[in-house]
Amino acid sequence: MQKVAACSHLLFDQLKKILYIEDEPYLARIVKDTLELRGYEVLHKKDGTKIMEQVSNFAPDICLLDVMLPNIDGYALATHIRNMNPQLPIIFLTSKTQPNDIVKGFSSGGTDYLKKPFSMEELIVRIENQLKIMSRDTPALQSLPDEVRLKNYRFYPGKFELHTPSKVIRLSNRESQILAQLCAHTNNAVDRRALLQLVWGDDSFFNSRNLDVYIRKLRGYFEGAEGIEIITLKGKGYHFVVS
Amino acid sequence: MQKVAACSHLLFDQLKKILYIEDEPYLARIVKDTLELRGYEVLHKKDGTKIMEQVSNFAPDICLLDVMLPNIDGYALATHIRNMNPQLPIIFLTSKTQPNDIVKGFSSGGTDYLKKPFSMEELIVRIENQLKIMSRDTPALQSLPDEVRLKNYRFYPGKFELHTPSKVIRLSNRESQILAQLCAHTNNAVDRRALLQLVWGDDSFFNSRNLDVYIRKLRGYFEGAEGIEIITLKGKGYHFVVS
DNA sequence: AGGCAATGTTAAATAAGGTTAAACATAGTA
DNA sequence: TACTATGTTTAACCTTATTTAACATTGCCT
Repeated sequence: MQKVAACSHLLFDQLKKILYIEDEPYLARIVKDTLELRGYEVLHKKDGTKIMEQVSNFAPDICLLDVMLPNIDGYALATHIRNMNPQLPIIFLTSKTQPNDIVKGFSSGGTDYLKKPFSMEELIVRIENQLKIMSRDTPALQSLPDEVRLKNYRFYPGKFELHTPSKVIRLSNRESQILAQLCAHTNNAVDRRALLQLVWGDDSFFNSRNLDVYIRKLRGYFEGAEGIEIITLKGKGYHFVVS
Repeated sequence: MQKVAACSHLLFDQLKKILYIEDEPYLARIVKDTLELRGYEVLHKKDGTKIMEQVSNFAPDICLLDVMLPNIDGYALATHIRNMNPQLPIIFLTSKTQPNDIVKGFSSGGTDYLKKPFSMEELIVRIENQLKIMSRDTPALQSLPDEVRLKNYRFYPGKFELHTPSKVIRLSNRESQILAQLCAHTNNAVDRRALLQLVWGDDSFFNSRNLDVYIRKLRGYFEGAEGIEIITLKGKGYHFVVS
């Protein structure tokens, strides 16, 4: 049986980004760290001031909102966000558990509502669920250009082709996804967990040497390419050097 | 019917249909009556035998599944339903509240998970939320234009014709449906299961290589067409490249 | 320095899909 | 009624992407 990747049908998507509003620092810390470990990029804020700015600049894939916040409450935030973006998933995290609160949560634009205290497993699974639902029919979110120049190689993400000086290599889906990620972070670190999360969806998928196999293949393709190299950052990820 | 006007989900649509599997008769009674009062059509069953038949005959807009059921459990039911219909919302109703149960719920194809005991308000609001999310992205078959330009080919979905530079190919019904789907997602991934679901409905249609045969035919038609290609995304679907 | 976990390297196993051709179904028609 | 033509499904066999597994290597940490 094969695992269904959470978001892999969006071919070349970036790391998923989470905007997280929570005023309780201790809880916020735990949640943020855990999510980052799982390969998400998390922007945490203690309140909802400048939320619109953050939504448009940070461009999150999903928002987590506490309800009881200083100044503006979570419901009002959701309403604003929903006005600006009709698609963006919003999960409320709150200890307000009365039916009426929940109704308010959904009618203000929330797409899920999670009662405190919650387990991180449940939060993660609900985040992934929302992302899966939302990404089901998002058109052309390709974040890479049609052609990526890598020295005298050319990578065409949309066509699954890698052109070397001497030949054209047809890449498989996985190869292409991974290379796309590397390209998106050229001369920068790519987190290993994030890569796994992105390509395989990560559902309790820790022990496989699968990624290594694909890295090997890509390295094979770039063999003999002066100035192109995939460097291992042990315990961290990879560094795609193009110099 | 009485309070129909008050129910926002009834305004523009048919009665929404709910398939509800629950073996505890008292609870089932209350839930069914309340939902019907709210203007839903509810088909209640005490277990999951013949679930596939019910899904295809009753054609529910959403399923509510208890987890602990005689014979087949709710997770297994969800998996079956999900195989048959990749879109249909499934809400679990259960007293199993361990993180692991929840993970299982979502990974078996659930789209929401509600812990017992729950309030009817919460259930209803979650049902409406799922319906709202689902109605946002309906597959775009009918919205195709009369003429689709694919490089120097032309596809006329309404006329079942594919014009190549040299000749006119009359497409069959199936060929046309599949090509239309591909066109609707040009330069994007099309989910294999969604395609099967769309073209063949679903009826216990798991092992057939039928779609492949049609993909072959379409590939044949585009043979020699520079920049038009149907790429396989193994385990996922197809990617229609037009560049 | 040496133990250990993380990653590299291969090869084999598996599952997903490709390719044909023949069987089947159906509607039109001699 | 049988005959054709056409679209669709089934089936057998082939190819390849992806996963798994087994063993080798690297480099960090005490």
